[in-house]
Amino acid sequence: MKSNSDTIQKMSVHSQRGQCAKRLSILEAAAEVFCRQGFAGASIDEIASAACVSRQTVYNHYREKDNLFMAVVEDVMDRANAMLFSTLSSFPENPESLEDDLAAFAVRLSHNCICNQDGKFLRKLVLSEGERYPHLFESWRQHGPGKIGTALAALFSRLSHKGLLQIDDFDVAARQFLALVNADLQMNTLFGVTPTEAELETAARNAVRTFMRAYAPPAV
Amino acid sequence: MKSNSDTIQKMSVHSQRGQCAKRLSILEAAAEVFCRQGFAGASIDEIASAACVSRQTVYNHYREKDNLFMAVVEDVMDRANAMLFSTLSSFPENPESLEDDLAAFAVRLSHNCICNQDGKFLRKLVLSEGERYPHLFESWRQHGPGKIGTALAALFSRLSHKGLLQIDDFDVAARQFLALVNADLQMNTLFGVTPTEAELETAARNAVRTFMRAYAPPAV
DNA sequence: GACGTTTTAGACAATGGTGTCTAATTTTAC
DNA sequence: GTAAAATTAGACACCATTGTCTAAAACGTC
Repeated sequence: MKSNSDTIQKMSVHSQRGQCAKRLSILEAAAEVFCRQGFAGASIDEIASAACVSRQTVYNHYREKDNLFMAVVEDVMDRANAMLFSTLSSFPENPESLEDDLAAFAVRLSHNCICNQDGKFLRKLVLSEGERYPHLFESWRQHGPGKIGTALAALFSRLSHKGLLQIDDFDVAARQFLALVNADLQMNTLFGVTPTEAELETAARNAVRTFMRAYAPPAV
Repeated sequence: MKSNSDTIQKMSVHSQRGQCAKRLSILEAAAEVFCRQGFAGASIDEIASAACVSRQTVYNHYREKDNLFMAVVEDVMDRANAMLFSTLSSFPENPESLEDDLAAFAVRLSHNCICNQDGKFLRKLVLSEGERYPHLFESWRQHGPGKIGTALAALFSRLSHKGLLQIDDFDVAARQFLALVNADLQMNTLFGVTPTEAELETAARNAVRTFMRAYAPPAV
């Protein structure tokens, strides 16, 4: 395949590159198919051909369908969590214009965590297969959505102590911020429509305006 | 086939009572199974035994699985829409205490339309089977969630003209109201946990407080 | 080039589901 | 009570899927 090459460092690792590529290809294809068809509706054959791989290879890597499904879910959850906290770290702690910066942050949040493929996948899978695999999504709930609330709350608390906001309950404010950001997008996300960038910005601006009206300190 | 319809017309309504009961029983059982297992994961056998009916009877009433599924979805959508507009009609148009009355309304909305069995079913099914049956959910989207927005907007508009609220964009305010009501419940609904009445009330109160802070007219 | 590993296509049994058919039984209408 | 209609259990063909197995081919490494 890629016998051409640049600096090859370690043979042992190199040998795994082919395997690793296949693994990733399978994981990716499986995610797409599971997301579209659900667990029961997805067939290994479809996943294999979507991954350009023989069925047997799928079985070689992931013993059985259940196992593959769990690997896919964990993979997507890890990516989603990483993206979530990466986006969280771009929260405007020293804002120039609080309203503008919060809106931009809201756009990033929608774009990177809610409206992307992983976000769609997780909403769909948690809802449709959550009851069948309680333990699987439980850890994600605690480390993902569970933590974003407290993390955002802490960030709002800092803004509040700086006098930029006037918030009594930080946890509630954090949840409300997230809810407001989603307010205009929920119909889209529910029906699987990906909103345009312009829609994202409008939604973010509406959300932040209302949030600020509710939580801005009294004008000087 | 044809002779069947002749005789059915000839028969009085009484004979349909038994049939009708079976139909409803099947519909109910199918809703439960489809909701739990998804379309692909649900089997006619399971539905039949959940309905205490033979498999053949299911096929007699609803030719095929697809057909049964669509009937179930339409049934649930009708119920959900009826409940939605019934709840909407209890909107406080002449509130004693706007905050209290709005909160009570929010509780009714959560309780009757969002956290009940039909709400759960629709969220799950729209998300998991929406792409497979676009036309099926499209009409619901327009007549249900699509209309609740405009209806709520109209109601807020009246409150605004009475001077009880100060809203610039009624549609946005309506969506935000709904979003705020859901803010504290989203985690629960996503994971299929039914919130307690106390949680509903707290969520409603938080939502309305923020909504009022953002949209209450300046104090006299 | 030789070797071990991985991948592949295809056959395969086992399973479980759909939808049909039949013949017997129960329910309902009059 | 009788006749028509509905329901039932069971058998059935058919199909899709899972997971295993095999022998051949491709690949990477030395």
